[in-house]
Amino acid sequence: MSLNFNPLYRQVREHLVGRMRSGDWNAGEPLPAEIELAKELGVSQGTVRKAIDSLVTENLVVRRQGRGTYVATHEEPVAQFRFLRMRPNIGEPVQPESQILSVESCYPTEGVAGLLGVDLVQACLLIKRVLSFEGRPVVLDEIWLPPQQFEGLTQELLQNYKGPLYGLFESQFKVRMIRCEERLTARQASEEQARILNVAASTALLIVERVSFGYEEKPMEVRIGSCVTEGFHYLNFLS
Amino acid sequence: MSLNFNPLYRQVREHLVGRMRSGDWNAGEPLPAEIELAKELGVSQGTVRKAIDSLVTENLVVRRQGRGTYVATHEEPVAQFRFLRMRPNIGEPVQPESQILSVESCYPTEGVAGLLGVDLVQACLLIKRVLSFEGRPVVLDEIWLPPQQFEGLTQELLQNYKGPLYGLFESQFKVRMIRCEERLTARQASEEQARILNVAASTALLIVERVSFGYEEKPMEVRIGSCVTEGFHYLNFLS
DNA sequence: AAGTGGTCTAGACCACTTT
DNA sequence: AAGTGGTCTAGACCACTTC
Repeated sequence: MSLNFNPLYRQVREHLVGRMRSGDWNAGEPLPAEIELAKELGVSQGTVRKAIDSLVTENLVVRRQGRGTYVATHEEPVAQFRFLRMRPNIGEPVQPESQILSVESCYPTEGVAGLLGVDLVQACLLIKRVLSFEGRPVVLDEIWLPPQQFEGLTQELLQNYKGPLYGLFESQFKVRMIRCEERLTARQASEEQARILNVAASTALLIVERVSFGYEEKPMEVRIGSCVTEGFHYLNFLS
Repeated sequence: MSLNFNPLYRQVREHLVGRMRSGDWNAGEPLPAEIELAKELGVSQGTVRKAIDSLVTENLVVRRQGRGTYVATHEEPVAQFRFLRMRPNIGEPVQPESQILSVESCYPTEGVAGLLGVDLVQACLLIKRVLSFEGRPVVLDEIWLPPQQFEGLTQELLQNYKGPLYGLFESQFKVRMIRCEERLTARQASEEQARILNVAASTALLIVERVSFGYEEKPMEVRIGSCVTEGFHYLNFLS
């Protein structure tokens, strides 16, 4: 009969996730040693290992042999391209430069409100920016954020921060992005988009609509990217 | 000093992959029980389990509790949407109908030859088809195949086969696709594409360039899909 | 009842990093 | 040398499927 049989290692996993959520261990900080956790929780080291294994495959933590297990962060080099999939057609992946166009408080469109799970009458933060690869504008982003979690976010803060936005979110606002859903379509550039991206008005753009999640099931960001795909592409691996 | 230290479980893994490649166990067939394999290879069951774990995460095999471990196949329902990412904007994922437009022997373009790793002077198989979702044409595919592995592939065979192409490839030609690299761009529809897909001539299309691999490192297929994204999108999960 | 994968334990030893 | 994660073993028992 036994429904809801929950294996020990999964309970341990949930326990560890809870402590990361609650701030016991922040991004970049080490977890206690496996043997310590095992003693503390009254289980074997193997069970703790299996729990941590699953956290590793979900990119919640990183193992470093001989040193320890650390809460994953978007700042470390290996994570730089985790959510950034635009690549030049030839040559190595390159880090883009970000130019913030505007930061405003703004009522969401119906579509955005639905995706973000907020009311239409609740103003959201709207960031507009351009990502440039080697001086060439490639991505025009509209980034919508729920205002509660991101109080104090200013244009200066954004413009002065180097590195991926999610690094800023996790260090300044305790919002760690874990996973995203992206919907990709193609659409002709509007006149404004064409001007900003420096392409002809009718150019076909790749539209990337992203909804991002933290530890919770509630969306924490909606991002609409309009991408030039002359000389660049969106790279995806299937398995 | 010990470089190239290769753990036992990885050796076991390679052994198992080799036996799948060589046809010892074909798609859909069961592997010997873990305990059997352990005895046979002179290792513990735990080591076999760890090897099989990695095969499971790579979708090479499927575990079924109480029954056994089976070589994964593209025929099983769970695999239907593994490599097919186009979804209707509203409602559930749907299986497309495939209409074969042509099957010809054809010299590859420079780009395709490079991706497939074949000579420009070697004729390849070129399949053109349309995928329709609920009667509406959405994807126009150009599928390039190296001719050696696909002798005997005809339009009749393709048209009569229901289900994903990769199911046919694995059952008829012993070619199992394991992983793909996709490069996505946006481009205006050509007149011919617009006619076939029943859209206006200047419509922006989502272009999906896919290179597929089997057990070997050699590409086994190049596929160029031109997708209508009015009412449909390409779905991707990042983590 | 028998056979399969799934969980859990305890302990040994190895590889790597830091002190 | 001490501490960490990484590998490997042997054995017990549980959950699920088939006979």
